[in-house]
Amino acid sequence: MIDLRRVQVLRVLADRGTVTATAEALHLTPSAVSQQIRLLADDLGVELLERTGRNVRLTVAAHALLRHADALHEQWERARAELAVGSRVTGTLRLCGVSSAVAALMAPAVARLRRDFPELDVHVAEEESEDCFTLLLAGQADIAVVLPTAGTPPVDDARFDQHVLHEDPQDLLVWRGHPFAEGGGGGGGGDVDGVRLSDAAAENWIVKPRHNDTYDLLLAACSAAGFTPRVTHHVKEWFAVSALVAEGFGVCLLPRLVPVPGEHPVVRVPVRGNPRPVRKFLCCVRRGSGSHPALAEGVRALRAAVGRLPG
Amino acid sequence: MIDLRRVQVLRVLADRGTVTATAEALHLTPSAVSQQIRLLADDLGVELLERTGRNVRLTVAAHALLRHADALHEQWERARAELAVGSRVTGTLRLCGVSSAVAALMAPAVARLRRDFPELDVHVAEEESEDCFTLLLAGQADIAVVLPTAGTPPVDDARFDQHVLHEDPQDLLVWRGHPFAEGGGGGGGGDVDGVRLSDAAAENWIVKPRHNDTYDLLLAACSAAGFTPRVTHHVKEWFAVSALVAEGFGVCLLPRLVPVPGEHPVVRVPVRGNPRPVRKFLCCVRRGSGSHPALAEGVRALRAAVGRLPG
DNA sequence: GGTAATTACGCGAATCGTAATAATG
DNA sequence: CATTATTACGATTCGCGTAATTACC
Repeated sequence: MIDLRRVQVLRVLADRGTVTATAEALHLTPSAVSQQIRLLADDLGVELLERTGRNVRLTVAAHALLRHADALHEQWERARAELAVGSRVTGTLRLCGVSSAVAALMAPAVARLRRDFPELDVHVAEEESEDCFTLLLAGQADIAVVLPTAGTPPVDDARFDQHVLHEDPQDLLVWRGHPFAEGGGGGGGGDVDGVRLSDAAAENWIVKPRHNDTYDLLLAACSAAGFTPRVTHHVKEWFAVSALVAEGFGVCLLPRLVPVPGEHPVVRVPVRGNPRPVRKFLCCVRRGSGSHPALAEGVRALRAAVGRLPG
Repeated sequence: MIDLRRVQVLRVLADRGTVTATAEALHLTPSAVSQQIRLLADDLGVELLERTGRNVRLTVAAHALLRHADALHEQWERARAELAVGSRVTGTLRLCGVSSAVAALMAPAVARLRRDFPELDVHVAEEESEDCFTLLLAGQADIAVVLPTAGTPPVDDARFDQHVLHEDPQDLLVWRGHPFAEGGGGGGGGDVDGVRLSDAAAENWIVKPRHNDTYDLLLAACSAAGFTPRVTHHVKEWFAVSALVAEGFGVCLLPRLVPVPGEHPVVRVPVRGNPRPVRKFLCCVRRGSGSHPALAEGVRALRAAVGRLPG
């Protein structure tokens, strides 16, 4: 009869690309995934996969099926949400997000949720943005707070609802004693209202490695400001970045949400200019699920956490 | 995760009204039905059934779920149909219908289908109109040819697509020698163009028992013609009806699709007037499934059978 | 040789049926 | 007392995992 569980496997397969990765995402073995897809294909009487090299590729029939699957899942989510409206907020709510979102937004949001809805048990997982969408798709997470990248779905993807949760401005992090750090009516270029990025064109830059959203953000911002930064150090962890800045090896762009250890003699200097370098946190749910009470309260708590941010 | 099989059980339960009847329709035991509904309710976190006497009644939440279920199933049927378009007509096609539809329409239609599409194996089942819809709903039949009654769903029911396949006129069946049987320019009320029903107001009527579509049809037609028929005999089978007519015990309204044994000395006289008494055969499928190649060919074959009817 | 996908087969869990229980008309 | 629904428990089926096979890079 009607069995959407198998369609769900195909859906994740379309997201991940390989049977092995799909099995991983669904906590299954490649064998199970292969069998489910085969049974679905037999049931529908069409081929869904064709081998290409040692991988598989979805047929046009599979893609046609997926278009319908998106609509079906949306409808299903709406049904679930509508049924739950009015009843008490209970059950399980699973959040996932990138590290800075977990630390700065989810932690306080979850604290609030646990206080306001003791019957709701909330789970949090830190994952990369791309993986967050896979978790949503696989039904293993309900709300994701991510940063849009080339690997994340477009805003109008039929599988998700995405909206901007927070715009996180980037500060210029300099060592204590740096000209920019002398705020107020001081001499150099420093200013309480911030410095222009172009004023820092001559600095040495410390960055997180490539394929990191802040790396791309720096390049884009500097490009808009009319220069290419001289990148001298690549470091993975923010506390290591700020340590290097403290020692005067260079400056960096630091998201305001990211805290710096108190013992590091560094100064945050706001960046002004147009466009100001910001990274936008997106709040994402499976399309249609947003009106579910538990999810709605989760999103509300995240918004409240944004509202209670300092500054 | 997503499991529409349980929703399907609820759907049939809504159609049949009791757990026992649902189990019957799905070829299950009441135990299985009860358990599936319970699991579904637990999964959704809402009550779906409440006991009323020794039966059950669907809650408002259950009805809300069913509204979505109708849309989900339509979408699913559309997906299945779209995927099958273009590929060869194969698989299984299950027809059901009332007896006269089976005899006069389905038999020739199936013959044609078996000739044109040898890969398609076609099954036929004779069922009452109400049961035909249950078969469609339960996924145990694909096309139904029925007569609309008080117990069948309204035309705009979201679960089905219904359209008029054939209008079956009713003839007046009289014994040989009856005044109406003297066609041409004869004496009484007889006429090649038929007689008015009101001309037969004084006759004795033989009918199939109450709760039969032809019984209701007769009463409605006579009411429109301005009289109430004097019903003298109730008989179940048409051949027995015509036998009584042949013996001169009375007349009857006989659907043109129903054949009479050749040895019975009776005459069919067309009925004219406005509105002419006709019964309308409906061709019904699950909503959204109509564009599936096998179903489309089935419907086409039925239409062809209608076109090849005598007269 | 390492990786990806698909089989073949044995095991475990989900689901169904039987039987007993409760409640209604 | 017959009918309807639910629960408990044993049985069957379906689906997953392990392992072997094939194909590809």
